[in-house]
Amino acid sequence: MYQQVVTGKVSGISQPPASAVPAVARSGQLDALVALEQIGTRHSFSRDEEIYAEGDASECWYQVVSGAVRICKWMADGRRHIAEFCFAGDCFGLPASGTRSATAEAVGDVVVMRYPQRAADRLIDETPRLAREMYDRTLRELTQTQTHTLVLSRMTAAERLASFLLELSERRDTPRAVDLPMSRYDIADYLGLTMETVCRTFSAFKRDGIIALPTPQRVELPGRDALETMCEA
Amino acid sequence: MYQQVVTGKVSGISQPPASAVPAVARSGQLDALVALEQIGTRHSFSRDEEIYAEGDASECWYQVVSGAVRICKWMADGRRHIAEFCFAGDCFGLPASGTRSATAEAVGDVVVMRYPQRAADRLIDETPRLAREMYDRTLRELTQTQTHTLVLSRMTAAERLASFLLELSERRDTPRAVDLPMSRYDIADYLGLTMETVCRTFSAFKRDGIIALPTPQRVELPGRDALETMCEA
DNA sequence: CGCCAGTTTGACCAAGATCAACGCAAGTGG
DNA sequence: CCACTTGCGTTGATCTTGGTCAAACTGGCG
Repeated sequence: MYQQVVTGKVSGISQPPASAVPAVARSGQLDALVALEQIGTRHSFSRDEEIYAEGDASECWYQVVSGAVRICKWMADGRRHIAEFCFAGDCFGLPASGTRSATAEAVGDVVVMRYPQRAADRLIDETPRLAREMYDRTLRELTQTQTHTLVLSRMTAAERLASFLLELSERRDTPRAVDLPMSRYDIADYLGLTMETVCRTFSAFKRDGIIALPTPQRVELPGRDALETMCEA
Repeated sequence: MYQQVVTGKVSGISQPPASAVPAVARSGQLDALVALEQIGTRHSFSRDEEIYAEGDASECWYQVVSGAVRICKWMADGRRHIAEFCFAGDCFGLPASGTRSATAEAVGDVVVMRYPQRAADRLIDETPRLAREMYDRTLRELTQTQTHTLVLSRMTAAERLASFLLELSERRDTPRAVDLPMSRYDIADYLGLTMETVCRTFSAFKRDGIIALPTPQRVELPGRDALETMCEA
């Protein structure tokens, strides 16, 4: 059912651009990370292109340089769920087993670094600080995913959308407004709702003056406090 | 709101019993794990006792020896979500940050090993194979949690319960029947349903001959195939 | 025997899904 | 340059699943 599809305009081996460095430098482990970056290759994907598919062999993992990636799963009858959106600096496709447990797709145009599994593993095994960094990242992501299960299992549509807007606002460090690179459909599949409910809830927030929508992809947050109150866990 | 509560009949430092060893021996890293076990202490908790609370400082992590533990989160108005059930061999409370992001409670009577953070960290840092083992465990758990987000966001009540029964049956390696140490309420809060819906769905499965319920806590699975068909992802 | 906690069942209700139409802006081609 | 298409996004009407409220059942235990 899932076949490997060769995708992306591969631009060959190269150093990552300056914009990729901050996420990495933050950890203060430059020596190890320079080594890591030397084994990585830079790749571009365009809107809706598949980066890897559920069921593929996991031979490498990725870090987003620019753009956004969605990690999704399908059910046999076509129902889709988006487990996660990844933005600049986020890693994805770390292999829990030999096979991909989900599909990764470009939300818009995207640039990623790709690290071959074997070489990265070797580097990780001989660099305790890198091992620790990867471990900590994964633990943080686990915590985040567990928080998302609370959203999905117990929050109303309004609370889910509020928590989504705040999550994006915090992750991208833009407290007054949020840009939505993904479609209403993507948001719905991330929040366990339908596109229509997402729209209606956006409209309700707008009516109540909690948000403004200059364009469908730009959300201003005059009523940030209201959103925060709404989804106090 | 969440205060540290001293809980559990602490039985003092001791070696783990034989029943704790298999989970650990499986990884084939006996040297490192023996060292790990030497820094652990054994503790017992009784039904519904709190092991740690959301907001506590994370100073240690745990591994279940026997019994079951639930990891849960509350919303301000009392809505509860169970992120995870842990059984013999499972680790919990690995610290993604300095503070607990969820509460851990004993489902029934439970025995756990507790590992102080500092000592375990030191051991992990100087034992690459142990570091790798912890990292791999965490990645597997992340994958499992992401699968759970699919269940919560896109599956019907029947599909959720089917996936739950199969998950337990596989984790505990009992293909023909499942024991439920937790209440209907716990199951509901894990599956994002109400207790009543869980009951009704059990009853529907029973009516259809998919399961038998000799007692409310024991489920026999004559119709395992039907359950599998039901939640084909 | 009666109580209690957990479970089951029933009647009714509501949040969100479904189905359908409409709006709107960005192409596209004549 | 303007009709036409196309792909999202928005809104409305209706329906369904699962939630809510309430009562009855069951097994263990003082």
